[in-house]
Amino acid sequence: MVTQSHQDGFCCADHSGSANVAAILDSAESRARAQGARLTPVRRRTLEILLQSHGALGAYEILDRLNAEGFGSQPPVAYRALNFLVEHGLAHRIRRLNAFTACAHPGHDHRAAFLICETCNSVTEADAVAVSAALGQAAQVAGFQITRATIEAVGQCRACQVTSA
Amino acid sequence: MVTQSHQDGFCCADHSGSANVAAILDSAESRARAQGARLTPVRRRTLEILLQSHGALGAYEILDRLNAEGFGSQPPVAYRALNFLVEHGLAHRIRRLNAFTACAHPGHDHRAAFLICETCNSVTEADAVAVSAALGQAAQVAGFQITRATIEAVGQCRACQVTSA
DNA sequence: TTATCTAATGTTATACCATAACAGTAAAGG
DNA sequence: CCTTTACTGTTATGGTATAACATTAGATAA
Ligand SMILES: [Zn+2]
Ligand SMILES: [Zn+2]
Ligand SMILES: [Zn+2]
Ligand SMILES: [Zn+2]
Repeated sequence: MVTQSHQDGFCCADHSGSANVAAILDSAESRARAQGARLTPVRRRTLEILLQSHGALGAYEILDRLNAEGFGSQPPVAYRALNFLVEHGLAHRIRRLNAFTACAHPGHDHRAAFLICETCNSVTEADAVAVSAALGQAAQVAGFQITRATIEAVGQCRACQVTSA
Repeated sequence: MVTQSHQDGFCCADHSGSANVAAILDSAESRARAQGARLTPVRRRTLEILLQSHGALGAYEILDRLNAEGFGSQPPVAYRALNFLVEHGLAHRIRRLNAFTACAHPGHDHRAAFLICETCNSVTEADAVAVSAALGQAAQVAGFQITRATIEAVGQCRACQVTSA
């Protein structure tokens, strides 16, 4: 399981309130429709679960919650919803944690890096435009053409540094 | 399984020859001893397998080869050897592939990014000093202190771009 | 509307990745 | 030597992910 204690104001300043969650869901739905995609009940609920959770959740953890609410009980139910969200820029996959997190800036074309606190397990989405540019440079030296990248850092979030200082 | 066809001169310029492999193994052994670590037969052979392979190998793939040569047959045999190599800077874990690759610059303290070709499955280790610096900057904005990072890009290697052009 | 087509959901089954726990063995140090 | 520690091997289990197929719901068009 991917657990974490919540360091308030750290990991989720922009999607913590329930009003915000509803607004994000609605605008996600509009954007999805605009691209000819459907934010169906399982998908919408999956996104909502991610938005309400502080940090990243594993697929099976999400599956449990979905199933408890009457959705299917088997892994593909969760994986399909999660893959949909990732493909539509509504969530990100955190490879180091084998987990998923809601996108902090849905609808914006962006490069993200993820900052994973090994003390409180929070996951912060940081802007990675500069990182991405540097990576593109490094790839170019090797003649490599990048399609997409995974940038994840492990360490300590601000709150946890203070605590252990 | 993690397969890949070999694009000569691309992924493994510096550890392709068998003479080089032997030399790398020996110097790895010296360095290990110097730190009070032992490059035992399984570990040495595991590193050799990684060095000879072009690209990344999964733990079970390595396990098969080790077992075929008289080493143990169970997963921990491979995982322990691989973890040793990673901890001693002789190999890297490629998270996107759930696989491992020999370090291209063992013994040098370095930041690496991995360029994964989705056509030929080759994995190239690129210098990521600048990328790392940019990531450190991005983290600093969030007050995050990085311990270690995973930087992996997926796309097309030089050889495969030419092929498909 | 109703027939048809397509996308989405749900299931079973299976494959793949990784580690805990413990027993036996080999190496290092007194 | 004998003790201690590190390493190897095993069994057993847990966690992650997808293939394949049946069913249902939505969209499309006659
Ligand atoms: Zn995002
Ligand atoms: Zn923290
Ligand atoms: Zn390296
Ligand atoms: Zn290639």
